[in-house]
Amino acid sequence: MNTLAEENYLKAIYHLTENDGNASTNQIASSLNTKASSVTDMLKKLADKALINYTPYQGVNLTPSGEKIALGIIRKHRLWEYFLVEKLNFKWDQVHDLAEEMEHISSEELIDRLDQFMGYPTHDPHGDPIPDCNGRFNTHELKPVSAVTINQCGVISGVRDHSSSFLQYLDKQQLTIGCKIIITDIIEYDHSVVVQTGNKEVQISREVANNLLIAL
Amino acid sequence: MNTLAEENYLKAIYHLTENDGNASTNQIASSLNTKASSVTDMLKKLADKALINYTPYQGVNLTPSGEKIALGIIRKHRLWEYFLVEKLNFKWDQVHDLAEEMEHISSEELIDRLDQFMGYPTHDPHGDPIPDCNGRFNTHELKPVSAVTINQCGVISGVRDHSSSFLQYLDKQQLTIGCKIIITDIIEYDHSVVVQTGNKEVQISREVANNLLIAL
DNA sequence: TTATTTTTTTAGATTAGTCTAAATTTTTTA
DNA sequence: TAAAAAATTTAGACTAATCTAAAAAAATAA
Ligand SMILES: [Mn+2]
Ligand SMILES: [Mn+2]
Ligand SMILES: [Mn+2]
Ligand SMILES: [Mn+2]
Repeated sequence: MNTLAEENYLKAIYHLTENDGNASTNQIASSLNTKASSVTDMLKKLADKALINYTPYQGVNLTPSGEKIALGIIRKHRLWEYFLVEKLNFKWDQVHDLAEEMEHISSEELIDRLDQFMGYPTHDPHGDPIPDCNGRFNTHELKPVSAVTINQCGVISGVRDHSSSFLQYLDKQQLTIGCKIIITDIIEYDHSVVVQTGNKEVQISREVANNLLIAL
Repeated sequence: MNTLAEENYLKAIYHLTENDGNASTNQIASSLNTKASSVTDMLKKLADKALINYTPYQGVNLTPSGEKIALGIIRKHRLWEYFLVEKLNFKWDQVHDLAEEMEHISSEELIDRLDQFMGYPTHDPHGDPIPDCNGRFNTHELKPVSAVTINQCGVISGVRDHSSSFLQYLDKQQLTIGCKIIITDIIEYDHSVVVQTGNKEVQISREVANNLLIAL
């Protein structure tokens, strides 16, 4: 078994390398609110356990066994978030910190039964895909609203910023997962985007548009 | 907030002092599978935090704030056990170790919502009372089967041994929480007890009778 | 009531995870 | 390509929680 700290490092490295190649010491430090020197120590330990590929000064990435552990933790995180929202009626902006704790409950059997209890959901309350018990999930193509042209329509399907202030703002604008929207205008001056949702039109800043993902 | 180790010590002290007065260093050590010297260190720390009353060489008991924390952990332990059995279909002999981990999830709001979700259960799968959100619970009088006279009847309502081997044995004999039983005979030679449950008669040893609690 | 046994505490180490400050390596800039 | 800046690692220290071995106190027995 791995310690709580090790699990958090593996998850952070997974997210930092999801798209590109290697995670740097400083990136890991800032994503875990810790210091670079602490990260270096832990990288050595994880490399000794063959969970990461580590070349000093060159950053790291996960080995297959490191990735397997990371995906297991992400699976637990997202399933607990789903549980908190769907069964315990939490709001989508309240569940992340709780799930950060719950994702470290170790039992595989528990999480598989929870998965079954909830009917094998495929996405968490923020639209992120939930890995199945083998670590597999389908990653459909999402685009930020900021990258879409006028008159296109789509369904809100994810967010890039998981902070509660962003999620609460989206709630207020009625821009939540599953909403169908149409991009009706793009303001040239500041790249604000005007979107129609339901019978309402709202204008969102470039920054918001950048963090709001839709399926076309 | 308190560390995981502190919470486990407080819970252990609570259980050791539930009936009598003080818990000794050695009792705590053996109930936590640790060494007496480690316990002494922790007792000093808990006394500094005013969670226990500690006089060197005299054992300890909980202060009101220590007891409040202990009851909060016991509430969480028993609610999670209930959840695991009632919602995720675990057996009553499989849930204790999982709950030992889950009882340390810190959120009060989470546990109160879980309580509501399950309909405010009053007892866990082993018959132990679940403290409410104020730490209160009603403790009805239970008697071990070994202390009951012939021809008395009662309802199985608790166990003194929570080990899975004992719980599995009870399952096999169909002696589970809620079963109505009648004591039909007591063997004088070894104090075995013959009980009738449903239409079946089973004989249980003195040791089993001692660990099986009924409400008369 | 003195000697023996048991219990508890103290002393000194160890491990995981973290930190600051200093040294080293890599990258960028001039 | 040499100097400056940025990133990373090393050195040394700290805390929480644990351990073993030794010392001290309390309980028990002779
Ligand atoms: Mn989350
Ligand atoms: Mn999420
Ligand atoms: Mn239990
Ligand atoms: Mn129980």
